[in-house]
Amino acid sequence: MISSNVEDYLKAIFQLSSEDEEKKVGTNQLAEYLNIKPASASVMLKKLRTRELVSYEKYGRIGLTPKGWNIAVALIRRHRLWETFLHQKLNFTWDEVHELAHDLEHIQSEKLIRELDKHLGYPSHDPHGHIIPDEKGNFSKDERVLLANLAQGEKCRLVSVRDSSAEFLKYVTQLGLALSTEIEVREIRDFDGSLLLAYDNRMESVSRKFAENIFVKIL
Amino acid sequence: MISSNVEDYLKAIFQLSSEDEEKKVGTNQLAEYLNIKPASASVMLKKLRTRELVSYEKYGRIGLTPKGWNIAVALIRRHRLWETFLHQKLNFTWDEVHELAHDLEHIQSEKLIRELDKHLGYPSHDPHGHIIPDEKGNFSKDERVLLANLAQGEKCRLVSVRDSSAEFLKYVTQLGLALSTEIEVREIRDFDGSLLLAYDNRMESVSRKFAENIFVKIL
DNA sequence: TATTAAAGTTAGCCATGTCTAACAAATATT
DNA sequence: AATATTTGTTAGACATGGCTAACTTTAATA
Repeated sequence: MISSNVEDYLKAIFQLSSEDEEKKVGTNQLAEYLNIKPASASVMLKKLRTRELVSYEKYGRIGLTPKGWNIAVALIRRHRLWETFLHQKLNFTWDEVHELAHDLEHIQSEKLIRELDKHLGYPSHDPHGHIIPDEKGNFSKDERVLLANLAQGEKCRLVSVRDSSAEFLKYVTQLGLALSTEIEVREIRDFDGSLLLAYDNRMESVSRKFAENIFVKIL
Repeated sequence: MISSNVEDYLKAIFQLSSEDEEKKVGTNQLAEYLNIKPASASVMLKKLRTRELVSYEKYGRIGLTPKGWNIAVALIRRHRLWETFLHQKLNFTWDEVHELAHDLEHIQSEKLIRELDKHLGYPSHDPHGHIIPDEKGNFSKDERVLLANLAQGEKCRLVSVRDSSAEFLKYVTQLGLALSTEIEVREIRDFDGSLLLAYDNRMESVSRKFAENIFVKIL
């Protein structure tokens, strides 16, 4: 009924609109996110609207209908459970799980996901620190904040990452950072916004862009 | 590169040609197996030949090239490992695993399959008693025989089933039969070829067609 | 062998979803 | 406000893979 292609669109819209709460999600961002051309996205959006999965008017902002929202959240749940499975049971590192989970998440079977959840011991977070929605699509928003938003001197704990790409995660790992690492912001340079971080007996300097992709909990 | 559709074709050809060793695999059987029309199969076969995955001439018998064969066996391996996973780790019954495994088998990742194999403890057979090919595509043909080919009075052990459909497996289960059940053929009726079986302190009569879908090892 | 039946093929159509090129609308900038 | 730039849309083409209808081979049988 719902192709994995359509699922991808819905999930992408979900992700993009939860990233910049206020900002409008446009055809361009969507296209870039899905690695297609804006024209293709435009065509598809019209179809998704007809199917009552997305709500938007020509040239307007793109949003999900409740129907589309449910599908997107179910997808996120599956994605995160598979990531957890790959990490926990099959020895995958956190930078290897994303792409595979992207394929696995399209397999539609209530029972499969329910049993997988059980097999994993009902995990609350995936290997990147993201909350796993429950069967009904509920998931509490944790009060986390971007590392980039901390002030000099503040201490925090790394709770999740915003970018799940292998490139970014490899970099994070290389810096010796992982979920629950405790970090202190020693310095913020006005010049380029870069941050000097102290953690685990080491000091590293990271770019603003880097800090904008790390979620932390202030201690 | 290779769509899951093409994979399905290759696997189907593999299955059909290993079933009736001698008999020619035709467009019709293939189409029926894949739930499509012969015309569609015909068109597809031409494309598969161009890609050097199947070998056949117009109106001739359909076979796999070495390239096609490798893909098919890899698929069988994945399918059977997933079935085993669903059964062993996620509490699926043997009649529930086939369809889901059919979706899962298309996910392409060497590492995924290698780790899954490890996670399952390198199983040799799937829940239906079928041998799981190894990474190189080797798999010994076990000297099993159809229950329908036994003579009156012979004893055997159920080793695998030929039909993996939910309908058939539910029927088998309902009869109290399972892998490794020991069975004696008490009687064969000339009239309709049906068999009277004795096993586990019970006697049941089964049709010839039923017996043609059960593989046993003669004791 | 001639005819009929079964199996296989081709042509032309549809649906999905992508692309490029050309155009339209909405923002920004002067 | 007028123009320029960015953003979004439509039209028309292409690739994949299915379908029906009509036709051709091959196989079966009278």
